[in-house]
Amino acid sequence: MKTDCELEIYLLSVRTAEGEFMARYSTKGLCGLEFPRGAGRPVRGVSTAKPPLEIRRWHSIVTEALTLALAGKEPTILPPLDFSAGTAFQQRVWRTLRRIACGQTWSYARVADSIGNSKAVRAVGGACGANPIPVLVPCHRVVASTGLGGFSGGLHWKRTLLEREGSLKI
DNA sequence: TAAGTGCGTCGTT
DNA sequence: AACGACGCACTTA
Repeated sequence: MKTDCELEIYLLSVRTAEGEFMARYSTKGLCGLEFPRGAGRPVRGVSTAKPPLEIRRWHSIVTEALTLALAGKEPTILPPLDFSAGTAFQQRVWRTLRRIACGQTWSYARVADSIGNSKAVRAVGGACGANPIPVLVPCHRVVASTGLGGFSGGLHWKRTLLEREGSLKI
């Protein structure tokens, strides 16, 4: 028996030089992207049904975009992003992240300023950590005033991505 | 300088 | 009520 949640969600893999990412789609757009899994953690709940045409189109766009992003380049287009699972605050943060250009980094404080809540610095960190679409929604471009800061997907990803974008000296 | 500590702040669980 | 992907002021060495 499928849950209500699974019904409208498609989980499709994106093969890259870095491994197999998993992209989640709702009827509204891309709603999740997962870093490649370790061998011990197989992906569960992959739907066997062929996705609707619209989602297949989104997926080809995502595949191209992810390839570019992993090469340190800015994807030209993205499919619609479905942020609806986030709180209002998180959505505000995630939207702001998209304004950070490739090759730039912002501090958590700057993101907080930018959403008009300069004191919510730490909460911004929380929202970044909850970003459901890493890489394409560039939470890795937000760094601490003292250095890199953290990264939920594993700090090595943050380093790698920033290095490829030229934001970090190797 | 560099490294370490304490505390304010705010959204989330 | 407790916890962070923070920032800043303020010690120490």
